[in-house]
Amino acid sequence: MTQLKKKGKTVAGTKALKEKPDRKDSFFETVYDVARLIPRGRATSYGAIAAYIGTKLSARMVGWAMNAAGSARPKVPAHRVVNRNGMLSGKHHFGTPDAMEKLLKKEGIKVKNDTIVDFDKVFWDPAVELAL
DNA sequence: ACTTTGACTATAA
DNA sequence: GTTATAGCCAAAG
Repeated sequence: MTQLKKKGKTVAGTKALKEKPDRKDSFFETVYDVARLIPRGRATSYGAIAAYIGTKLSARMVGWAMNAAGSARPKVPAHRVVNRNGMLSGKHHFGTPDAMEKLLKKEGIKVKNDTIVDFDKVFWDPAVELAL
């Protein structure tokens, strides 16, 4: 750290390169991180994640982030994230509407009528499980 | 820079 | 039980 590696090269005004525009500084990465922490066979709500990251006043942002999750790497288990009612609100955002439901069932989560059965049992709260 | 939207949630009727 | 409305914050158009 002796010097600034920030385009500190010569040439006055050679800012042509703007490095990579997308970095994990985004609030999305935080959401992805929590989403990946969801254990198999469990599910959580947007509000729970939002509360964990501190934006509990905006569970919507979690959904927004998930929207980009489709492009996130590694893949984010968005299928384990549902709304407060346990309803698969985002199933339509998967490649196919059945993908989310199928994944949940495969993990042992019962899904009926696009809603997780015994959601309170499979509910996984990062603020509690992670007990930060 | 402003407007619209969006995979939510809570409260009210 | 559902439907309507408001609050919320951040990103995309």
